[in-house]
Amino acid sequence: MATPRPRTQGHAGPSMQDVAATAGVSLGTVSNVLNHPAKVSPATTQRVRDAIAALGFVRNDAARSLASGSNSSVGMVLADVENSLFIDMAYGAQEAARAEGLKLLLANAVCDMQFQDEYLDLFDESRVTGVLLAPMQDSSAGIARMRAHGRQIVLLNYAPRPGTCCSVLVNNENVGYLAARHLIDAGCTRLAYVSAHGDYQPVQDRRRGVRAAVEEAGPGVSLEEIDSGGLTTAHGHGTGRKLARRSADALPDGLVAVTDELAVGIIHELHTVAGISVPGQVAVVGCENNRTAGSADVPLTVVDSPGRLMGQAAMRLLLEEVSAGDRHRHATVVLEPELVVRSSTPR
Amino acid sequence: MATPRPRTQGHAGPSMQDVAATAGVSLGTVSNVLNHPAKVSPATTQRVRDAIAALGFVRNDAARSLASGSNSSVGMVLADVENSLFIDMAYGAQEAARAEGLKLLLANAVCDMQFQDEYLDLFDESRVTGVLLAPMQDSSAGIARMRAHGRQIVLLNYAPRPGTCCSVLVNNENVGYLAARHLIDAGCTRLAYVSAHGDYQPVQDRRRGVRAAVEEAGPGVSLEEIDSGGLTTAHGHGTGRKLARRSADALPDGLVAVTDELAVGIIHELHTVAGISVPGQVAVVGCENNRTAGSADVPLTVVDSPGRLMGQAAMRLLLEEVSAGDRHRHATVVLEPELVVRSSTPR
DNA sequence: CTGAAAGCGCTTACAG
DNA sequence: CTGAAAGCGCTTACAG
Repeated sequence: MATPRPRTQGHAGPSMQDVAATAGVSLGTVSNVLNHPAKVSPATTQRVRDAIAALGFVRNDAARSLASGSNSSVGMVLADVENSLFIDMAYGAQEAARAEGLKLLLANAVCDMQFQDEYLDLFDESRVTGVLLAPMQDSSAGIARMRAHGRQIVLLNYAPRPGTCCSVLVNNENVGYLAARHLIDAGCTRLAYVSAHGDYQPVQDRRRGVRAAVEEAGPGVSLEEIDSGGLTTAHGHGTGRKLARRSADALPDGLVAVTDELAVGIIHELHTVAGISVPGQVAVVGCENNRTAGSADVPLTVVDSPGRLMGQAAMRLLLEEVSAGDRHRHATVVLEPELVVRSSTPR
Repeated sequence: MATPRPRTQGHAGPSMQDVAATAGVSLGTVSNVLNHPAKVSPATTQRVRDAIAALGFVRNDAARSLASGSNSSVGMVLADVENSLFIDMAYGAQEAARAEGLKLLLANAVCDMQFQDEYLDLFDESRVTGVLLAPMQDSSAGIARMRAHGRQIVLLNYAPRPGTCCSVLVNNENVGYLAARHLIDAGCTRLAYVSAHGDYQPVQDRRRGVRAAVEEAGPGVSLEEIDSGGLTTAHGHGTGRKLARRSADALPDGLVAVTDELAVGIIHELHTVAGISVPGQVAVVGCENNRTAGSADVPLTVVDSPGRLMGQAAMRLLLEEVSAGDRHRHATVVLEPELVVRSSTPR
């Protein structure tokens, strides 16, 4: 119980060896107290715990994972921490990780592929239990790199090349379909789909769904596709201003914006600036349910993706893959979106 | 250049030993190629690089930091990833970290002290170069634990107990002052400060600033303090509804909301639901400049905190502390906020 | 239930 | 510029 003098050498803290000496037991016993408590007698356990407390001992995780060959963290690389869907996914993943005693480490790629690759490599070198990746662009190269190193990786919100890895997706075609369908049901006949080019998959998927709903509705309903030049609120403002200049009969009466930011920007210009009533003259649906969507100029009707469930599902797939080893078969989980009606569409 | 058969044993990848064997050099030389390239001849370097590529060798970071005693990551624990100020801080910290060749690992405590403590411990056990903590409550215990273990920690957006550690703060008193002062300058005479109890420091600091501005203005200006029971949009809605029931002359004409969410909720109820014009009848200022603030029912006038600069400053303080060793003296960096006028206040 | 020993995969002096 | 050796701090059989 005597407090031994702390190691003076640098700021290397006390080691398990020091704990063992203080407690008067062997190194292995200290390790057992920490990792296999059932193997140690209560009395010994207590002596060791006291020594740990007295010394302020902190396990060295590097030594631990080096010796054990395992690691209690999962790394998650997010293309964009500002997107609330991504935050929800991180939250769900964290819940599922904790349920297994694992920690979730986050890295923000700030929409930059170089950052994304660097963080993938960092997690790779850290020998994390596995990696979750929610990208905004094709990331086949990075995925292949991880897998070539034997590291498990699960993709979120972006379909991998078939058979490359596990993934959790939203049925984005249905996102587009539900959005357009809702407008059509509300009586809109001149729809527009506002989106931009680029390789962000959801854009294309949602477009297909929008088209499907319009075709299904028959000749009474038309579809215009508008290129906003980008996916942000600023691009929405630009698009909104252009639309506001049109004559009333050239204006779409129902608008599906591929991102909520686009929708919010458009509504601001149309409704607040130009006085074109939303949803009176133009109804607008967003495709994401961002945090901002509910508190916009006109609270936005959206098609919601279940981010938290996606995160949970991804973590479960990852852990299954890790434990299955060679028996593993890649799986894709597709979750369904849901319409959330607010004020930017009739009713 | 011959591709040797990959190790079949488990999924332990090739080691530096394997690389050395393939390249026909010794282990130390491989290490030098990786860590001290100048010490190795170009020809040898190339042979080693080829071997690394051929084998798909990935450094084992655990072994690396165990052997070297250092670690190239900084851990950052955020109380709430959904708060855009915190995201900005993370962004700034990441920039500053990269400038020094360090990676920033993020952990989201989801406003839960238990999570926060667990992640602090995780980073502690990982022997990260240092820790950045942006808490929402008093975290003295966790800070003391880190420091007792010799781990450097810098606090963001929350003042530590004096002399406990370095910190980067916003002058939150000035946040309150600027907000109130702006309202007074705009002609408001019946101010209210909407906030809630709890130990989130900015709430108290901003209150002091609001009071100071009102006192400075003299007897013509009054201040009411309203307890919203919490800091979220929902609490704002509740508060807004209560205010809307008041007679017109009992209504404050200028409102400082301690969080943007509160402000947005209040404005929604007042302006959009009850038809009480903002800023016509009631002017509203938020204290944070969240992402949502600009795209609210009425774009919100706010006092902005320089999150990115705060993150950069914190990372610099941390790295200074790490390199200074015993010569280090704790420092507090206080950055000044700035008024951003939008539509929720006159002009 | 306890202890002595080997080994995880690197880095770092140190000698050549 | 290169190579052999020690050691970082643990975990894990293995023998007692």
